Amino acid sequence: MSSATDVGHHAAPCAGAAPCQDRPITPPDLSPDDLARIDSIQFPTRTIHRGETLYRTGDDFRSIYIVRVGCFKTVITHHDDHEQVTGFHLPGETLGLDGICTDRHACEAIALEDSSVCIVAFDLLETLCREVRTMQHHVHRLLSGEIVRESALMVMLGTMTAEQRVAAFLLDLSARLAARGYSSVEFQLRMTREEIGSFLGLKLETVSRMLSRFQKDGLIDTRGRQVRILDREKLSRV
Amino acid sequence: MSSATDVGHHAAPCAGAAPCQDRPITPPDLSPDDLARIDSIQFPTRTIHRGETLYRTGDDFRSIYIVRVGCFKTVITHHDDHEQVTGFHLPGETLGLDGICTDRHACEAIALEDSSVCIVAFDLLETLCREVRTMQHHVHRLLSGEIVRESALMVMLGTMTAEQRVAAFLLDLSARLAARGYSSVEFQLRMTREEIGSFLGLKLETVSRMLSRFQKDGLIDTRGRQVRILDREKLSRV
DNA sequence: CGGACCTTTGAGCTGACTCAACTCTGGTGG
DNA sequence: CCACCAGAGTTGAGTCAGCTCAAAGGTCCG
Repeated sequence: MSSATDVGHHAAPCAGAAPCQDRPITPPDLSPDDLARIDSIQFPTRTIHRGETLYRTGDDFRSIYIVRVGCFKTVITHHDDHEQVTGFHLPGETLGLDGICTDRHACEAIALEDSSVCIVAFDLLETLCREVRTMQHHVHRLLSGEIVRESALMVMLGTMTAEQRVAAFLLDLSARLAARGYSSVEFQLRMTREEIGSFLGLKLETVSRMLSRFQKDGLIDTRGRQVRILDREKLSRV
Repeated sequence: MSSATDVGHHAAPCAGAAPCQDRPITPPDLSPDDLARIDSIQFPTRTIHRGETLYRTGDDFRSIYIVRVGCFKTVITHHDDHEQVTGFHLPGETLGLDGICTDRHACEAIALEDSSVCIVAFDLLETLCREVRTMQHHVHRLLSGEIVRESALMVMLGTMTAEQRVAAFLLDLSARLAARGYSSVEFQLRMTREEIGSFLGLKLETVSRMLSRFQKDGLIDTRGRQVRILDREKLSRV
């Protein structure tokens, strides 16, 4: 298992963690033949430094990306200046699915720390999906999963209080880190309070106040961007 | 073109309107061979009366549905009782994509008026997508389009005032009706103020107040659920 | 060690909510 | 044909969660 320090930097997935390095989008339960077929493909990678963008709104859509290392935010720009964060993307997660429908990216993806992605050319992926049924279904699940996740977010934005949103945000992050082999208890936020607020439909001061409240009530321990979850039970019942 | 009365009841799409009846999910630009292949399939239909459900949360996922006639809402049930509307679905639009990722439906679809859907068995669709490349891409676009639409909704819920949300809701509905060959100027809301509010993250009183305000300011003309858009320009600049 | 950026905390304000009363509409039955 | 009723919609008055504005720490990095 990773040490707390490593985990905080998203640098060391557990041994045996989910696909990432060389098999970015391999579905589970693949037949040996199909596995060989997919393993034979070399997916290129790309490094994006903190603050740099992976793609911008309106860019031609050619490929989707799997985060290997690091962390991204996706942002929609409104009326020229005002921008809203629509998601955060951790290692193992997918970026760029929004581009399929119009052949142009509908948002901008920005690295929150020095990061690396695996590039999956979309026409190659479509070919693969026509040849390998398991792969096809895997991609359909991926897309559908994104839809379900966004529906859940809409419910959050539509019904929850500021306190509930921040709690839900921490728990969601924790669960996603756990799914990728990182610690679900202690981690480092890679985003600012303002970015969290933008994502949750809150102002940065409100996010800060809620974190302070959780701290005071003994639900979490925070020091800047370092977060330790002390009472998951209470946090989920906020 | 349809008369205003017909339009109000969603009963008469224009001649030449988007696919609906016998070719529920036919992509554009299909080769004659592929068109013949897809045309040979008989998709079953199903009638759902007002207030009845097409599928419920947790139901086995077998197929997706294309609305032929009528109107649906999709609802997520939270903590047993509290429920939130996650979307409205007009003729020609798709229902059930949320079920792919877990093989179970993640929400409930309820008819807002007597309606009819076309049933597309998902394994058949996947087979078709493996055989017909154009169809495959069409389905990918469909899924991606849903993701983009939901992102836009998240931005709305995260940043807009009550007034802006209601205005955006009316304009969105208008545009979608237009896309299916109905009037974009005058139409009948099939949902209650409460359902609109649930969808927009507002209370029914607030929705009602905003509609009254638009009426007073001469942006729209409403009489119960009948809506006529008088000043689209101003409405979009609210 | 200086400066830019991020974070915390306080004080007052306001848009949307809550609660409540009243009206309108469509359907039902006497 | 009208009376009635239940569900839907409108409108008003008061409240409060989250926003705005402001000022004081913290932290990171050159």
